[in-house]
Amino acid sequence: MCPLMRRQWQAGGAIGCPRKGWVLEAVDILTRSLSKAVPINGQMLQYHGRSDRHGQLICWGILFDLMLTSDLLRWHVESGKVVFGINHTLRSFSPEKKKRLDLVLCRPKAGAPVPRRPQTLHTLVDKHGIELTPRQWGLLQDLPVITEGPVGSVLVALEAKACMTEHIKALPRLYDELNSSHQIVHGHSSQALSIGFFMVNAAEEFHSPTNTAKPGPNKHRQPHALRRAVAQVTDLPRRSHHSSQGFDGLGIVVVDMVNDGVSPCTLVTAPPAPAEDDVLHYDSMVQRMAHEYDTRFSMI
DNA sequence: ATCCGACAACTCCATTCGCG
DNA sequence: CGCGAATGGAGTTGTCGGAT
Repeated sequence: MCPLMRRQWQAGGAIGCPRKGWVLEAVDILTRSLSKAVPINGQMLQYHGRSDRHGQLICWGILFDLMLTSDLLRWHVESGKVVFGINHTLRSFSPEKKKRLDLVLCRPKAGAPVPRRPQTLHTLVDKHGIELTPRQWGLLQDLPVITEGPVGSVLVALEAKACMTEHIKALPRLYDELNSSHQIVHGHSSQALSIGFFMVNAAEEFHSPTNTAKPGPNKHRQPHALRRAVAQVTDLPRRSHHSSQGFDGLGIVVVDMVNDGVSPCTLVTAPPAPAEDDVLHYDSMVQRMAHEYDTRFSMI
C-alpha cells in the first residue's frame, strides 16, 4: 500500500484519534519532540531561544507532511529532481538583500559539489531528537529518500518563527523578519513558493534559559499577549495571484509550554488559534502548499 | 485641565548559536 | 575561531484612563 493510502486508511480507521479529521503529522511531532528535554549548551532543556532546534523540528515536520500530501513531490524526489537545503542563504535580485532560510526545496545545482555527508529526512530524526510514533516511522520508511543537496533554483522556501515568551516586546521584530522573508524569496524568484510558519505560546508562564537576571519564570498576561501575537502574524500580506506580494502559505500553531523541563508541550486549539477551516490553520497551509506545488511545478 | 501611574509599543544590544 | 543571524531582556518613549 502506498504511504498516502495507508495514512488515509489509518487516520480514518484510528480509534480514539485525538482530533477529528486529523491526517497531518507535523504538529503532533513538534509538540511531542518539544516535550522531551535534550542537551543544549550543557543543560537538559526543552526549548532554548538561541538554538535553532525548534525551527528545524517545524521544518522537518512540514517537509514530511508535504511529501505525504503531494504525489508530484514524491515523484520528483524519487527521480532526483528535487533536494533540500538547510539554513540556505538566499540572495534576492530585488530588493538586493540576503537572508538565511530555515529550509528550501530546490532543484539540485548542476555541477556543484554535493555536501560531504548529506543529511536526509531520516538522518535528521536523530540529529534533532525528533520523536516519532511507530506509525510515523512506518510512513517515513515508505517515503522516497529526500537528501540535502547543492541548492539550485528554489521551488519552496520555508521560514519558521517562534514566540514563546515576552510576546509584546517581540512583535515589531517578528513582523519585520517574517515580512522580509517573502520579499526576499520572491525577489529571488517569483515562481518560488514562500511559506511562513508561526508557533506561539499560550502558557501563563515560561522558564526562559536566557533570562538569568530575575529568578523564577517569566509571567505572561494571557490571553492578551497571545491574541496580539496572532493578530500581528495574521496581518502579514498573503499572495493571491502571481504578481502580488506576500506569503503563498502561512500557518499559525498555538502551543502551551512552560519549559520547566518536565511539563509536556501541548497543542492549543481554542481561539485565537486558527479554527480547522481557517486558511491559517496548519492543515490548510499544507493542503495549499501541496496544491500550489502540484500546479506550478508539474513541468520541471 | 492637568497630573500620575500603569502598561503598551518600540529600540537597542548582549548573548548564544550554527556555519564556513 | 570568527562571523552573521536570531532571540529576548533592558531600557526608553508613547498612550490612555482615572483621580483630583
